[in-house]
Amino acid sequence: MAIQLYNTLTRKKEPFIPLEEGKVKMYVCGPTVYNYIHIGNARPPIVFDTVRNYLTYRGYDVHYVSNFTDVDDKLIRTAKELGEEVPQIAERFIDAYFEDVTALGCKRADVHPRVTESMDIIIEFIQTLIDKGYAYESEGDVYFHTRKFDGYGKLSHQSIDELRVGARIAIGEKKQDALDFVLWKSAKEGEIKWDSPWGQGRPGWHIECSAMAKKYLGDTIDIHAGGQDLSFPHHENEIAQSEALTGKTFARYWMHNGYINIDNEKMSKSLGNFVLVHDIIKKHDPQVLRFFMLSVHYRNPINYNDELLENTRVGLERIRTSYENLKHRKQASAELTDHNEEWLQKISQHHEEFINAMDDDFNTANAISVLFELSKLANYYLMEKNTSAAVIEAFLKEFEDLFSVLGLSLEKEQEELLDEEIEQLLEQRIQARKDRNFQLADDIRDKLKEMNIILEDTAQGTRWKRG
RNA sequence: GGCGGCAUAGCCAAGUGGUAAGGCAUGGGUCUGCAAAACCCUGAUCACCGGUUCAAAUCCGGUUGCCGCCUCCA
Repeated sequence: MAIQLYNTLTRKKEPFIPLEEGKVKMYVCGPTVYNYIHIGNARPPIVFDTVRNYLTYRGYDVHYVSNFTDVDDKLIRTAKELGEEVPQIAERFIDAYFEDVTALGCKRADVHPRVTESMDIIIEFIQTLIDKGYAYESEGDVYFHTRKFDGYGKLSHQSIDELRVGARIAIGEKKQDALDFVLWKSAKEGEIKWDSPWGQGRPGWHIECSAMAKKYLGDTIDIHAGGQDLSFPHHENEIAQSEALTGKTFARYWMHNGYINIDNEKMSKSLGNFVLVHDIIKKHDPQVLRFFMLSVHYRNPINYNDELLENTRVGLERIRTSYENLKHRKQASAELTDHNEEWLQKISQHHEEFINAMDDDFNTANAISVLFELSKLANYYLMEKNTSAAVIEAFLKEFEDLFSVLGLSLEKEQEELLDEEIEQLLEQRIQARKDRNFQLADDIRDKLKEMNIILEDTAQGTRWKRG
């Protein structure tokens, strides 16, 4: 059965069938780089990186493009405030973005186009819209003539007249109609600007995605994704521009992730209630944040606070411990054949359940519950006196495969070697236990604990880990 | 005013017609020299009212509460 995917356009789950067999063209709206990203901004990269991983895992050749908005009003304002130039600010926060999302386990897109490097195609795009009668120039600005495009409102399911009633749409004097939106903005005194047939200025916000998606992925793409708040007006406008230009369907499937809330309210830069990824990952394992995001279905809101993150940490720890325990037992395992089939069968059942969960609109919450169940199964197996290397191996591989689909790491970032002092204490303690000098053994254990080394005595010997 | 989402155990969270996955926390137990890890046991009739159905958390209608988009925003 095909992967089912919820399409905002139709408001239904649909079987995912890409335009070209085996290939997926995917565009994810990227950040405006005028600040560090907050954890709400981090949701699309994480969610859609996971979608990409999964599609790849299922055999698709995925072409993934995600842009940077590196010039706009907010960047200009920030530059002015800081007394810097726009490109400087953009550069800095693009670097910071990569640093943050990489820590969160997101791989690079195939292309990360930037507005400032796409001026030629943007201008050409706008010019063609003018030529076709879908856009008009007005005192150095260019506007899209919204009413000329028939399908306007099909993504947000609003009729054009209802939108018009919306009290908050301002009528600019330069616009012919309140619903028209800007494609090109003329530069004010001292602002960063580019030459164009309509004078010096810069692109409006929506046009960049249309132009860049077309350039890197073609007229029709399979999946277009972003945060829920982009569906109107941003994505609606993209559809209008692109389809007016090409006469073809712009994107076949639209995916929108839900928000991150703080105290039940949307996290946003303008509300000021945001938590920066940059700060969070200083205090918490970034993998925990990713696990946290994926433990909720991507279309549902997530409420964020430290306590929830801590609970998540403990849960992730459980799976990792299970994985560590398997690795630890590997050497002590024999080439058994008894019951192997039975266990291998159970493992593959879990594998199927994971696939089923992900096939159902990327239900990572259910997929993760399968990981917990696999973990329980593994722990149960480890209770056996004699374990089979083949079964252990199968468990390990399963964990590794499924974790990598979710973009999660099974290893904690750490921590290689012990220093000599600790090494010695460990050996002393092993001897003490042999001598049944438990008082000394316990003292050493306490001492190591103070040094953040936690010991576990198992049937296969003593192990340590950092706390 | 238009469009949409949500309401499931102490907390987080799946499930969308056949009598409620999973995680965290709590309490009890097993294992262990003692711990740790692990395992077992422990909890909800799904906001409220009405309807459809042999059967509803799940469909329909209504009520209440919360949130979002319609304005820069992931």
